[in-house]
Amino acid sequence: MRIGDLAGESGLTTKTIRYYEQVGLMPAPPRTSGGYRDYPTEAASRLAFIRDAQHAGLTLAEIRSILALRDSGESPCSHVSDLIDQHLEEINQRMAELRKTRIALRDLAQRAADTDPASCIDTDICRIFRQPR
Amino acid sequence: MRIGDLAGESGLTTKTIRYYEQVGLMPAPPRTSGGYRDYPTEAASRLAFIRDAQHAGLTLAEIRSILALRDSGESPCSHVSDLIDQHLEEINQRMAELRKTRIALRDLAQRAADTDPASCIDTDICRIFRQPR
DNA sequence: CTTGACCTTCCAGTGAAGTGGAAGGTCTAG
DNA sequence: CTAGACCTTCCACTTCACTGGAAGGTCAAG
Repeated sequence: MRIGDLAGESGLTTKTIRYYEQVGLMPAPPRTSGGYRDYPTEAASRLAFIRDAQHAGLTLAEIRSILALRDSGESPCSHVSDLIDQHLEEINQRMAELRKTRIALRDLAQRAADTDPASCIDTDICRIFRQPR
Repeated sequence: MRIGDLAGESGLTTKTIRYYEQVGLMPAPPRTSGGYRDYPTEAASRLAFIRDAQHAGLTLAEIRSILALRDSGESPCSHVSDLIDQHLEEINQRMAELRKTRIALRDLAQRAADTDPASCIDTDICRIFRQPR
């Protein structure tokens, strides 16, 4: 299978597939006599795995670590579990931050609605953003 | 006030303050005879404004647009309101995405816990991530 | 007069995940 | 035989908000 076919099948671009090879996510495939990459069918499922794991919020570096483990013959299950737990933790933190920011923004929106534009001029740039501190 | 004093007061580095000048967030201050930047006291409140707005989730580009409006003598109030509303919308979207991802991850964690590691070997890399599709 | 803290400019790099383009090689259909 | 669709490598660029470092200038204290 040539890189264009694999790209079509996986929904990625040929650029991205070569990039994945460059950064160690995909093994270098054999070449045809003309120098073209010649992918085995498993390549598609490896790309699907990368897509799925990425969709679950893992970075390419983490996916690489899972694939490296798997490629060395080890079962990456517990490693995967750890990464998943870690990402859940990160998501919870990120959501808590967003909730805080949202509250701050709603407060600002209220202040903006209540502020007479004329009173803004000549104050410290824009009083809407001033935090009581 | 020299740049180091301003940095100490604002909690930023001198590098960052020069960067803000370079990208148009801070006006170029007058110089001393020796070529040092000599900041007026208002500089500190402008930096505080930048910090607060950034903390509210605005990008430096957006903050620049507010400051440019303000510097031109216009009241940026309605512009600020628009930006705030826009950011609230973005945050809501981002949180919805995170909730989806969190559900997906919890599902994966469950599957990982239920999966016999031995059954992982020789399947399509790691079945935990396979999406039913 | 020298040391050292502070300042100046300019250039380059970070991380994440690719994207764009140039210059050239290969293969298939008409 | 040639057009054009596809492939190759290599290098640079993207966004965002800085950060690091080199080479050199300024200023106050000892």
